[in-house]
Amino acid sequence: MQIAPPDFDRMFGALADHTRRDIVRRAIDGREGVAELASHYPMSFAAVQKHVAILERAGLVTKRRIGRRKVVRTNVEGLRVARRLLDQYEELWRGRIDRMTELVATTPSEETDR
Amino acid sequence: MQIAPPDFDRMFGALADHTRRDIVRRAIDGREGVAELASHYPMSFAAVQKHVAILERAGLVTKRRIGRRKVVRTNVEGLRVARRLLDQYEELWRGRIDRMTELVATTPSEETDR
DNA sequence: ACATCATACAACCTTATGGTTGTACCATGC
DNA sequence: GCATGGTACAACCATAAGGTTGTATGATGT
Repeated sequence: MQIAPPDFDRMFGALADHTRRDIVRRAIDGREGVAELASHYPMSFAAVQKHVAILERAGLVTKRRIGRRKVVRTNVEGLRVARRLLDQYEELWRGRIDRMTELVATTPSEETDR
Repeated sequence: MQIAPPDFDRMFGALADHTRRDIVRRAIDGREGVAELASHYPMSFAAVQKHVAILERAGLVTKRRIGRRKVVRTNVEGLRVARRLLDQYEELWRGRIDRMTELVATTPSEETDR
């Protein structure tokens, strides 16, 4: 068995909901169970449980049994995977800027096509 | 008029689609119009145009008229806004780790409750 | 063993999303 | 002025997403 390749559709999809982002934030401390998380939101327990499941499938949180609760903890590595993709876009952008300035630097007046 | 506050639902929602992420990547060079972008994907022009509109409303690309085309360009600042949110989660996580190690450092054996 | 707390999951409803086709709107070149 | 290239948008369709209630499973404390 292998570790799953990052599923960016799921990752960003999971982050595209205010409630889920708030769960990610709260679960950083990794001390609340699903019911405790649910108490913060104006929706049913089942709805919050679904949100947690979505975050879990996206690799953004993990659940661990403690006593009769299941404690939800944010998976920082998952967040980093998402961040790295954004970083890659930024790198591509820098690369383009570099090529542009290089073009400007090598083109002007005499030194064309060195 | 004010600049709009970041709408993370829209931002991450826009990034939660493979085609749109690919458009973001392609539009970094900022040289293709909507029709040219559309030619890369196995779907109708209208579908791609919708994707571009979604990216635009999310603040991830801008459109600029050049001749009869409208050239699509990735808005790097938009990407940075999304990235910063992920960074904030990471900071919160570090803060928690710091508090934990501090707790471990001040608690052990004799020096309890100094 | 049993009542109970915490979680999981199925069935259902409503609205959003991603795709389609068709039509209307602007610039450009002749 | 008019054909055309490029874009925008409306109407529609199928499926996914976010919510609900209800029921089933699992671990704890007495």
